[in-house]
Amino acid sequence: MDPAVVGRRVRALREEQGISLSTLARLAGVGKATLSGLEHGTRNPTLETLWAVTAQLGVPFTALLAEPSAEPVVHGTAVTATLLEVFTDTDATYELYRMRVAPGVAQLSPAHAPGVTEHVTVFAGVLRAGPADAPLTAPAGGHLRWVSDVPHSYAAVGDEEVAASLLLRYPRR
Amino acid sequence: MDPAVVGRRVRALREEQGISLSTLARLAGVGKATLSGLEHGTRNPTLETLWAVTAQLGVPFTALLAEPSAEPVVHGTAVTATLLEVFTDTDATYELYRMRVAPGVAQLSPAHAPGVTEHVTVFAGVLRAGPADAPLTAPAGGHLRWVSDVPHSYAAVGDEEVAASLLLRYPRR
DNA sequence: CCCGACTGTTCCGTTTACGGAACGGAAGCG
DNA sequence: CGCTTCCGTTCCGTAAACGGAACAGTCGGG
Repeated sequence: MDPAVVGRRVRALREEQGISLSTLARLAGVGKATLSGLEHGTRNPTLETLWAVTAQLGVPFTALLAEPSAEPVVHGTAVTATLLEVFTDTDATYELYRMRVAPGVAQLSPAHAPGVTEHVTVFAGVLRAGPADAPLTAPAGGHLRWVSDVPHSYAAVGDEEVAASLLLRYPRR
Repeated sequence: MDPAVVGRRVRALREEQGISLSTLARLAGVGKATLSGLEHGTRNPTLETLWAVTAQLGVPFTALLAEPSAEPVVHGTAVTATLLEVFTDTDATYELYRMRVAPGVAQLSPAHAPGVTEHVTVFAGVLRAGPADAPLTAPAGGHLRWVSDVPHSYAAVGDEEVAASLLLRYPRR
């Protein structure tokens, strides 16, 4: 973790809200020098300082840190997915994603390792996904499941963006 | 944010791994005095210090912070659920939970509003859940769906704790 | 019993993050 | 053009977080 990364994010968040460094420092109860140094990455801020600043920005603290869950981890032509949680168990490892599929284009993903399965629950829109040679279709509220050790595709049916949760199951080898 | 909370969590994580304060301090490259004060909440740790310790513990940093959404929002006799995300759409509102069901006891939930459906994807263990008079069963990797406008139950089959993702769909009235 | 190896806490000198004040620069207004 | 009022950065004395060493307490072995 680079303190400069945190600093850039604080500055970005502050400017997003259209608030000046001086006023943010005053509202958060920290010195302007502290905030300036923090944003430049020239200081090594204290937990108390970070807390005061993030609280004033209305950000849940994790937004400052290079958190995997807020950044898209998969970003293809049609699919954008963000990792919500990883769960490891005696038999398998699970990755839970929040997924969005843009309309109009289809996306093809290469095969995963043998035994890997995918489970999708559709929030909104209509999703057509699964093995590339035999995709399945699910409307909002529906659920799809397939073994993803073959190339598989994702596509939105119609012109509405699809929102869904995607669970990837990696069996323990 | 209370520094004492962070301290307690670090201590808990360290003891979970069966590692001593001295060795963790050495591995993380921080002084024992620093780590001791951090765990007691008598210090106001630096970002650099927190980073070194969490990296050595293999924890994604956010695990230290009492993030509101990381706290269980449902906590019954058998079920503990934490809200991961809320998604509002033109037709319905969705709530995505991470759920754990303790073995040995069953939990009965009252009926939701008409039209509300629940979707469960089981990560680990075997789950028996659904309408109280006709529950369904799913093993790890399985998926359940039912209309939850009647009383419904959750129970772990066997003596293994169940981990699952729960999607609640509230149709727009 | 004594000793060595370990635990976690406390002491202490050095380093540094802190906030207040002073600073140069950029607008807005008479 | 002055004058005011912001902006963000830099200077600086103080408070405190830092790591190393010394400390008491607890095991386990000879």
